[in-house]
Formats: sequence, structure tokens, C-alpha cells
Amino acid sequence: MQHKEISKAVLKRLPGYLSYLRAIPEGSSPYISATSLANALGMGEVQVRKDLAMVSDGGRPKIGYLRESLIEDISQFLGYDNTTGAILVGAGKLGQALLGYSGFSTYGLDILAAFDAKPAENKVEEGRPVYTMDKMESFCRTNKVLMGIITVPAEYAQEVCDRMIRCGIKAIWNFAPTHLDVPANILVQNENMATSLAVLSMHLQAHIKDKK
Amino acid sequence: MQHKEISKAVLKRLPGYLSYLRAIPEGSSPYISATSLANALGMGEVQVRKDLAMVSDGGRPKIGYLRESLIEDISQFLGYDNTTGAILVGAGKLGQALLGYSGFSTYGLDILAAFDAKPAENKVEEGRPVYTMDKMESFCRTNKVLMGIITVPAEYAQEVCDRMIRCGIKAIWNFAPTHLDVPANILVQNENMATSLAVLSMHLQAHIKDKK
DNA sequence: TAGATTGTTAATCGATTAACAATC
DNA sequence: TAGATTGTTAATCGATTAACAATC
Repeated sequence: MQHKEISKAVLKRLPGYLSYLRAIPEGSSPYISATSLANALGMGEVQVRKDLAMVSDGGRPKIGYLRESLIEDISQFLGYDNTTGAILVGAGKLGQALLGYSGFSTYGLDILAAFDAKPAENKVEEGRPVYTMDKMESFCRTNKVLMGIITVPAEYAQEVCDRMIRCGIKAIWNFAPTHLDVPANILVQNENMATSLAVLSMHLQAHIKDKK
Repeated sequence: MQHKEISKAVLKRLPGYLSYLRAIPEGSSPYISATSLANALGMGEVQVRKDLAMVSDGGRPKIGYLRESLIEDISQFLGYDNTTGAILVGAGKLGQALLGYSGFSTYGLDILAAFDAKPAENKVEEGRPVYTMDKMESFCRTNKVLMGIITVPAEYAQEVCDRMIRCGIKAIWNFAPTHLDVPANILVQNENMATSLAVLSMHLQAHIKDKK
């Protein structure tokens, strides 16, 4: 399947389709229509169809899309097929939670090791080694690591980020609630809890106001 | 300050301004211009100015905005001033990480208690009590809880969600990687790790392709 | 054939950016 | 006054939705 240039908006919806498709039980029909997908996820059906058109080579009128191929197409498109090795810096509570989450393999992510300013000797968290920071560069070079996950407090995040970039990392998943300055070729994806909270908080304010 | 109707796009950028403004050291100038804010955060200055116009009652030409009032205006607009009590369901690793994160108070969020299918007797995690699920409804009613945080595995998320709604919860912060079906007046905010991973993964694929 | 569904082309909508006037 | 900055109005851009033709 030849890929078109894809917009970020579409890209962000694809994982939703994928997880829904994966959750459909084995015994069901091997086909699924954009209409039913749209209804299940509370979206417009035209949008779903357009999105799917970006990654699959089409469904069959009156029948729909072959579920299996759709899963394969989206997975492949998102690069979930070839596993990305990542390192994580900051082995606190959140870091450990991420290290321990087994679901990332489904998304082609493998956290190879963690680094921390002060790890206990020979520490292992959730089956992954935790090294001191000075081991980071050699580890990244040896394993050709391209992705870094930042779970340190905000005040250390930029420092860790700069260091990751010096180690050859090209994509950074930032859980620290702060803006990171990076060169143009590096991608920072903020897992921005503050943003989510803003949306939630706003909804509740509106709700409370309505009651008055 | 009289609020206009605000778009979600603007709303999501406000926390970024706020955290940057909060991080500016005490001794600095009490004024900040939209231009400098924009440069610091890598955004367009017109956009920053328009965003700020939504929440503040204006800056002074040639001088900029009074930092203190800007912080106050954004905080108030986002409802960070009056604390929201929330409950958390699923006291696993991720749940514990959230319970232990002290930064939420800055965002006006207070996680009052956690609930879990099988908590240890009289368990307390990170200073918050962890109760069995059957205590949930009475707790929510007594404390008039409007926000729920879901950190259970995907397969239980919908069930927990339905239960929260029966308890009077109006806004749900969902960390489970699954779509939740809710009535129209309930807001679900997905903390969607899969979405972030898709964006990161895509960037790396492009990067690898470039090198070939 | 009729109807459900796909996929495309055109219209609408919303958000961002550009141009410019106002102000200190 | 000149220049930096704000704030507004208009133009552009991109994404969503609507209308419709194609297909099995």
C-alpha cells in the first residue's frame, strides 16, 4: 500500500481504530464497515472512511473492510511492526509505572533500560536494569537508541533532554510538565497532564455554573 | 474579567503559558511581552496574543503583560483556584504514581481516595486511603465528587466508568487504553499514550527513511 | 434490481496567520 | 518623536462535513 502524506489529526485517530479493531472477539464477522466503526467510537462515518483510505487499500462496497487487513495496515503504518528500543530517564514512581506496563509491546515499544541520578546498586525495576546516568551515552550508542522517555521532575527535564540529544536520540516522550527546547530535527511529544486537566476542569466549571 | 467563549485549541495552550510564567524567577521584570513568551515556547506571537486576550484584560503596548496578573487570570480561568476533589479507581503502579504526584495541587486537583477491586486491608497509598469498590458510591455522594480517574486495565474500564457515572461523576480522566461510551453530558478526557506513541513512532520512521 | 456501503468532489467550518491601526 | 508592542480585521490555510457518484 502506497502511503499518502498524512496529517497529524488523522495520525492521532488511527490508534483508536486499531485498539477497537483488536478488541473485537475472534468469532465475529471478518468484515467491519466504516459505519459501525464510527458508531462504536462516536465519530462521523465519512471521517472514518477518509482516515481508513489513508492507510488501507480500500474496503468493499456493501461489505466493508476486512478486519484483519485493517489491523495489519494500521499497525504497519504506525510502525508498530518493527520494535523501537527506548531508554527511560527518571526511575521514580511514574518511571516505574511505565517500565512495568506490559502493553507497550503492542505498540512496538520496548524500554530497554532506565537511568537515574541515584539508583540503588545493581537495581532492577520491573525486569529492566536501572543504571547511573554516566552509563547513558555508551548504552545509547551501542544499542542505537532513538527514543527517550523523560520522567524526571520538571527542573531536570531540559538537562536530561539535552543529554539525550547528545546521545543520538531523535524522539523524546516528555512526561515532565515543562516545555523543552530542542533543535528542529528532534521531536518532542509532551504527555501533558496539565492539558488534560485543563479540559476536565473547564467541563466541571461549566457543569457547576449550569446548576446555579 | 468577562470571559468569551473559548475554543478547545486555545484552552489546551493555556497550561503551557501558565507553567512557563510560573517558572520565571522572582527577581525578573514584572512584565512579560507576548513576543518573548512566543519565542520561549516556540510559537507565533500573534497566536500568543490572541490566546492571552481570551483570558486577561490586556497588556500595555510597548511594555507587555504584568506577569502576576497573567498567572492569576489563567489560573482562575482554568479553575485552578478552587480545588476539585477526585477519586481514583485502580491502585496499580500507574494509579500509585498519580496518587503520589504532589504537583496536582498546583492544578487545583486533589485526589481524595482510591478504590481497588482487591486492596490490602486498611491500605494507604501515598497518604491516601485505598478502599474496596463497594465503598465508592457512598464516598462520592458524601464528598460530592465530580471527577474520576481511571487507571484500571482496559477490559475493566467501561465497567468502572459506568459505575462512576452512577455515583454522580461528571468528568472522567481515562488512562486505560480504550474508548469509553458515555452519555452526552459526561466528559471523558483520554490520556492517550497510544496517540503519543503514534506521533513519536511516525517521526522515527521518517527519520530512518531519510537516512537510507 | 435495490440498497448498503465505499470513495471522491465540493462546501463549510474553524483555526491560524498576515496586515495594519492604535497606543504608550 | 520613533519604535516596540498590543489588539483587531481580513486573508489564508487546513480539516471536517455534506452531497453524490460508483460499486457490489
